[in-house]
Amino acid sequence: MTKVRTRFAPSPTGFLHIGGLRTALYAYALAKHDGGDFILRIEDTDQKRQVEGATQALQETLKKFGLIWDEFYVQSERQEKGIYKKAAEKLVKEGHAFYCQCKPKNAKDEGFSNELRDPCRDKGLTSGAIKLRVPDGKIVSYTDFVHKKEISWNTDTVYDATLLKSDGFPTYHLAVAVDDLDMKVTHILRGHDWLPSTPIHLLVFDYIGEKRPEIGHVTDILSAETGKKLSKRRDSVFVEKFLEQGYLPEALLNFVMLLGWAPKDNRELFTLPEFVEHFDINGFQEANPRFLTDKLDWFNGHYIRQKSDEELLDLLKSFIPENADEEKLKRVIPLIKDRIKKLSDFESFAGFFFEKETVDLKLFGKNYKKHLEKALDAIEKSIPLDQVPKDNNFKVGDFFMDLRIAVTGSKFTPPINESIEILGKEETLSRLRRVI
RNA sequence: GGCCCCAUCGUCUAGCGGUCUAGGACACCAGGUUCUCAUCCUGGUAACUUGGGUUCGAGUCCCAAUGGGGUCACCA
Repeated sequence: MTKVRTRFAPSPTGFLHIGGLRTALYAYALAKHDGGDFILRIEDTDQKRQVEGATQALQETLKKFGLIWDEFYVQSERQEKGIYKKAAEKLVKEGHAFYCQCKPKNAKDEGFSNELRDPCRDKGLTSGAIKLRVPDGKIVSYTDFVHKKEISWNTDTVYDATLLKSDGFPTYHLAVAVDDLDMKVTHILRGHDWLPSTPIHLLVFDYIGEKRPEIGHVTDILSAETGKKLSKRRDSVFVEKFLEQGYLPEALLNFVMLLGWAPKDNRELFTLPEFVEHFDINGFQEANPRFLTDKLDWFNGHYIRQKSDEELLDLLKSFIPENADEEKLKRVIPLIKDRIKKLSDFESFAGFFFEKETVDLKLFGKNYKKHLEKALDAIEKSIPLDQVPKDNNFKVGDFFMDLRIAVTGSKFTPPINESIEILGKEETLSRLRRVI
């Protein structure tokens, strides 16, 4: 039994897509579950789409999730060695490809034709781009390990795809086959959007190597709003953005994991090592899921509550005022831990500890002045608040609510007694006096 | 339009011919704990797209229709 080797092969065009994170996670687990290798390969063969620093950012993000690769490759570096060109030329020599000097087609162009067979295929040219000579009337098929079934095409529906561009760079179709063979990848796991071009890859694999890798296509993630594939323009899809909002990597990972995969026992909570341990290749989902973040919020709250106060203090660093007193923070954290769903919620629940919030008088009940005076008096004399004198229509709940509003400016806050204790007597008194 | 994939509660899903009057989780609703909000605990509403087969028996197998998605570049 050969060792399982998988790869994640993004193109460095920007931030990490949420679907990319999921594909990387599955590829990682697929390899690691069997003690295999996980490869990171940067697919930067389109020079026009390069984004400065994207590769490094991608690596940083992957590391935050614990998706550590065993090997690292960059296609443009491999291209410089001429390996793709050599492969393409070999295909021409063997009659499986041909040179073409047509003007590149573009689906958006005027007069675009869907002609499958290229006019240059029998011209015998000796330079230009190199295209695949797709055979007529053949059936190509493979067994998809996500769908667990054979999928096939008649080559009469497959077009003569470009393998090597006129700038000498390979297209994805060539590079993927050359690299996966070279790197001895055993399982290709990629998005469902690649399924339609699979027959091209199947042909190339068969022409340049003896044995092709297993291939599986994970579902596309659909937008909750539109029901269509997630769009970078409309939907929030970038992992880095979620991190900025205060989602924890373990929550994001756990959420995304269950969008396209499920265990037999329907367990929901998995850390990365647990997922690797329980991973089962038969657990892949075949129907496209919708990206609703309700459950992500729940996971995030769960993982926040799993953290120790010390860990939370550290995580909260980028969500709190710069000059915040650390001792005070340490006392506040246990009070908000059960209340926040995202780290960024800290501000709305605990902001009042660090600055005086303005108070909207409309929030108060009708007896608020009386309530606040009682509170003021009790605090000045250091009498516990639940022992304030209660006259006729005194309602404990109303009393505490008015006090809460006066001190915090909000109706939804941590317990008021503890909060006052942290704020201190003087600060609390001054907050009460300003609204009486 | 051609080609391809898919179809169980609002959402993520379990189910791989009888144990399904279909289970879990999130969300939602109700109740309990409680000075608010939350956490936590109880309970509840809610789904097999339709039509044909196969079979003693179908959510589970087959076919079709319908619906949804993807893709048709010298982009990945």
